[in-house]
Amino acid sequence: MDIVIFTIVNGNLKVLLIRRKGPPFQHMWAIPGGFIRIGETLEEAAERRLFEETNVKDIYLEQLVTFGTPNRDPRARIITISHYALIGSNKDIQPNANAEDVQWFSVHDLPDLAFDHKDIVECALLRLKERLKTSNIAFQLLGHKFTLTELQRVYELILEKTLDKRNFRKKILSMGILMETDETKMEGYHRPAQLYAFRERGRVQEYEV
Amino acid sequence: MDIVIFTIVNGNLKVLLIRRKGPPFQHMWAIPGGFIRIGETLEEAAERRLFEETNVKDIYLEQLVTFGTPNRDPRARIITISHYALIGSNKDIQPNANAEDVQWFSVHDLPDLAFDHKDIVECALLRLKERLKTSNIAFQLLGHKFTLTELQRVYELILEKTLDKRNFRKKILSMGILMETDETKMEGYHRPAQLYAFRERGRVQEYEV
DNA sequence: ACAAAAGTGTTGTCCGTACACCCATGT
DNA sequence: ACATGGGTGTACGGACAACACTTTTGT
Repeated sequence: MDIVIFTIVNGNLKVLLIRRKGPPFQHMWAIPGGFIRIGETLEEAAERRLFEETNVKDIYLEQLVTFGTPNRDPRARIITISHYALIGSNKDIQPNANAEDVQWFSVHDLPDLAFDHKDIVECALLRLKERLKTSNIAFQLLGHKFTLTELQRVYELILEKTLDKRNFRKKILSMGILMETDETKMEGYHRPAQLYAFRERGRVQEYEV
Repeated sequence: MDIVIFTIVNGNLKVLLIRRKGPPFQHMWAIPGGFIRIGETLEEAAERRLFEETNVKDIYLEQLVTFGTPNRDPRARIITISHYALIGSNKDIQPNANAEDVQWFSVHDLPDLAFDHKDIVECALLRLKERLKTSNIAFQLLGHKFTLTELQRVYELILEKTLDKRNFRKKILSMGILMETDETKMEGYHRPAQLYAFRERGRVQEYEV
């Protein structure tokens, strides 16, 4: 099982990579993964691995695709069930291991990856784009309170295009899942931004049928 | 690996089921499946199994989801990569085995299924509905030539709702992937229907991004 | 006063939906 | 002539896209 872990740092969409200590693909970067234990569901295995690597729990996690080309691992026939996870910017992520071996990389500026992990990351990005259209999943990348501009940046980062501010706000507010808080956020020498929060904390909803 | 095989028979959406000969779930119905061989890709394994069961090749096949709850198989920890396949009504399907043990069932009138196969079939149906909106996948369930009414029935069967004839035709024809043939199809005592065919034979296309 | 991002409405276009009648055929 | 499904066009409404100026703040 492998996981593509996304988060947003400094306005960039990042993926967590681990440098491999041993062969095959020694010293190359790879997404976190591992074997599923006998008593675990697939989801539990992914959650466990996610926690080991980032120390966070209760994160949005979704199964992606299963990759199983016979020679994807030179050692043996290994089939991997890929997942992706979204970590909100409110979470304090402290990679457990040595900082040299675990790092966040901008998703559009990745190093060469071990195995077929490049394909897995691309697949995760594609899924993320799809989900953005039919769910409110993007909110999972933010904290409990956020400005509408921050939310818009998340959409723009994932879709890789700029959006119109007025249209974006109209659409998001018309979904009726946000409420204004009485707080504002001051950043730089300009008008402070209104902070918003979920009406229902953190529920992921699908739209359309 | 397991496969949900769909086809349309007598205007009903059908799924191929096999009656289990041995335990566990002896005598219950199950979707076709089997173990992936060492040299095979996941897709090849599914294609092989599909051919063994139905004698057809070059069929639309897509990976679905991987199920791996620890106790889904009482014998051992077995993880299954589920797939679904669409068989066109032009294909002559001759189940290889004894007809008593391999049968088509209407998808909305299934018997109790072994393992978690009910979930897998539901998952396949859901995926089919999604794909119907964003691709021309439905055409895979028809032959090379078909009437627009036949195509509409496919959509209606999968979406479980009736569609407006005029709107449906407008939409399908505006996709520009069909062409009229010079043949018509006579069925019953009424005006014959125009037969259509693909411009590009059988390509599955995705729409939107 | 100015720089910088926050915030706010209107208009046109396109797509999906609703809806009713004539056509070609075999009996 | 009639029963049956094949085939066709128009009008409305909602969603999305394009577009520019005022507001609030710190310097």
